[in-house]
Amino acid sequence: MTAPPKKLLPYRQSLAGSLLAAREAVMAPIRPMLAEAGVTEQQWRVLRVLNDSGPIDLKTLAESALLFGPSVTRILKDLVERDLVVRQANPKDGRGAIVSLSIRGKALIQETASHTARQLSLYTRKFGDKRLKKLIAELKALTTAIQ
Amino acid sequence: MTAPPKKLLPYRQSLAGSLLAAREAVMAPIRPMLAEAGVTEQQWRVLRVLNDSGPIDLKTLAESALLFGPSVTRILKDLVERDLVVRQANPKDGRGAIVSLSIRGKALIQETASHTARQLSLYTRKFGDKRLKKLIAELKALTTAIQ
DNA sequence: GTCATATACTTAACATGTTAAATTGTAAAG
DNA sequence: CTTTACAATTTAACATGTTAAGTATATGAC
Repeated sequence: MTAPPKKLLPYRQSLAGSLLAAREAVMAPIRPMLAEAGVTEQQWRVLRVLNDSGPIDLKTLAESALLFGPSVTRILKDLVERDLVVRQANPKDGRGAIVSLSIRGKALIQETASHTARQLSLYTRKFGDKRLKKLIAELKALTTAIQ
Repeated sequence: MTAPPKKLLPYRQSLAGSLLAAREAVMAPIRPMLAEAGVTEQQWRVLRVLNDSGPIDLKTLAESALLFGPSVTRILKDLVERDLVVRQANPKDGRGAIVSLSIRGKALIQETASHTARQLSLYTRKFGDKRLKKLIAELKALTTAIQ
């Protein structure tokens, strides 16, 4: 005799599946915009976080952008080479570094944000402004609750 | 004179950022369970979809599991080698294949699901059963609305 | 039938993610 | 001071994701 089969939800109705599907749907129209700006999704996340925070150390940056340390290292190498990000020694800690947006990086953010903002306003039109804000609040609440 | 700066939300409060953060929080405790079962997150998605659907062609599988075709090819090669999945020619179409879970694959699903189910019930305890169902419904509604 | 076009993958090439180990510097204890 | 433990990256090695090109088969027009 075997254990009774667990009744798994169909994947797309599961919590993880719903989150992934929603994210894909949201990002699908945005990725081409990022490609046009010459940045990958992860590079965009890094730039966004730098835009939010100002000069910041790499560990905090990695956590905020939901990336691993080695990914941040690689991404920053590229962004610094392209003069989108400025890297300085951390005066408080000889091991670490502080990075921030360059003028060009700020310009890229503003230019690209003007495109993504249009897409976001399309989402609010299709789904409802309040409803979307509520959904985001619930996502945040879930994230906090289960951590 | 420059264009007025767009007011971008902090990344973690953005729609894409909230979705990614929530997904990470949800998956964090589950990934070790999958690792113990010897499957990656993507392999697990494939197995889940096969469990949902029964025998299925690769294109439908890829779409359902939110994976690219080449990823599915590689993942299936591994799962078939490990006897978790059975691959057959598609009788209706000489180009394609049909895959389905093997006995071992079904057993792995059941065994692993019994662990992940425990984690999910923890989530429902922490966040509320109705509230979580509602959130999933809203995610699905968003996905549908913006596609 | 045969040609053109489309479909279902697969292969290959490269970017990125992920984990573990190495490097460099800090900090606290003795 | 020096030793020890720890912290902030970086490097290296490998898995996986992603795009583009290739292969084989199907489908429809003629």
